[in-house]
Amino acid sequence: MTDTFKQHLRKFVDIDEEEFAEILSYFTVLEVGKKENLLTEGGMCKSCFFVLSGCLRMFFINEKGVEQTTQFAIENWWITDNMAYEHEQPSAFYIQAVENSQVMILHHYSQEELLQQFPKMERYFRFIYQRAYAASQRRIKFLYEFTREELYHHFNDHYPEFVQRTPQYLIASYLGFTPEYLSEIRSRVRS
Amino acid sequence: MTDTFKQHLRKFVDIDEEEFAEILSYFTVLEVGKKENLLTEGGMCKSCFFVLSGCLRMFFINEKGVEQTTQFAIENWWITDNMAYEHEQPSAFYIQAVENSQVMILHHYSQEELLQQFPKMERYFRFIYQRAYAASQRRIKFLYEFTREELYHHFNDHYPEFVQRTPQYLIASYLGFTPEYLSEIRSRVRS
DNA sequence: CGATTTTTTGAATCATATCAACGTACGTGG
DNA sequence: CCACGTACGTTGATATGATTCAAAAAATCG
Repeated sequence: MTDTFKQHLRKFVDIDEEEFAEILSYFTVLEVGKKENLLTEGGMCKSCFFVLSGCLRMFFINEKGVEQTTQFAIENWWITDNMAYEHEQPSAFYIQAVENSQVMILHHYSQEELLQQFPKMERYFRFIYQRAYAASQRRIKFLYEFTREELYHHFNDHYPEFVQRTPQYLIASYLGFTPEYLSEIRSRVRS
Repeated sequence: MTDTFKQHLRKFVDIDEEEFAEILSYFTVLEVGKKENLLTEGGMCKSCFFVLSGCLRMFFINEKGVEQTTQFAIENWWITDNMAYEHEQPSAFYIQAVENSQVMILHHYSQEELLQQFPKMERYFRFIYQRAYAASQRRIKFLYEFTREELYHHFNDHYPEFVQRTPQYLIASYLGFTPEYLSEIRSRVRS
């Protein structure tokens, strides 16, 4: 199952079998069940998570006690609270499995060693963060550009399978509005 | 004036004088006047910009013809449309000087050469993007967590000098609401 | 099948936008 | 260095997108 990761890595850097085996040794593989937490708000954030299969989400609980989802991570995506990870501080978020998932865990100190041993991985992570940042910039643009309803249509058009397989209240949470309002939007489309 | 950049670089990687001189040769230094554009929506995005002094902003023009600012960059920050830069595609944004500014320009092909010659710089940019991504994640959290009014107070509390020296309509644009509403918020504070 | 979770509906309310008009400040040319 | 014009900021009335709350309907799970 770590083959997923090998394919993915090789899109960015040249890695032979031997190297890959060594690189793998810096990671831990973990199965997480639906609704299980990998990280809790206030807990120390000492790892990043790479999704081999399934789906994770990141959320926080706002002052009204409502869960606000800020990110999903599906196959081939990394997820963590990077601010907390970088400074080894308590996290501002929860990370939870949306479905039963397989995850690779990279501890902060393992990452440091990995980067020392394999300068290639420095390059790999540079790509990853650059890409993640680029996606984030565009996402912020959408948040400013679109009404909530437009956000929904946009998301639905770009990730129809994902919208299919994920409960609506999570989609609403990710898009930053209430499930009731999503229901209203959908009823407008139907009629 | 490129000393600013040297100090900054040295926070992340060890660079001696000789190396720094060589690294510098990959960059171009440019003075931009207030309101001058460094990048235009639809134009090819072939460079990143590092701010030595002054202030830049990134914005797009929404369907109503209103400028929406999505980012500011002050001293020691990089700014570009990373999605467009990575894929050498037309930009979705404008980048404009808010004040007279000094900027270092790194062309995409120069960056590639630079990274080949100086693996250290791979590490440097990995840090930069990681940090930028982390900041972006937190920003998205704030966008979900706070009302527009709270966003203003938060921004005002964290960057009071910046709010002082920047026209209100740009602050409003960055926070995603109208100048009229900002006026209303301020009048509430006053009373 | 019943119990729990998720989605839908509708009415009242709130945060923020819009538009228009007026006041203020500021920079540029004389 | 002043005056004028344009850009910026404020105010108030009205409109709109989205939330809240309560309750019913539908879907899912053990």
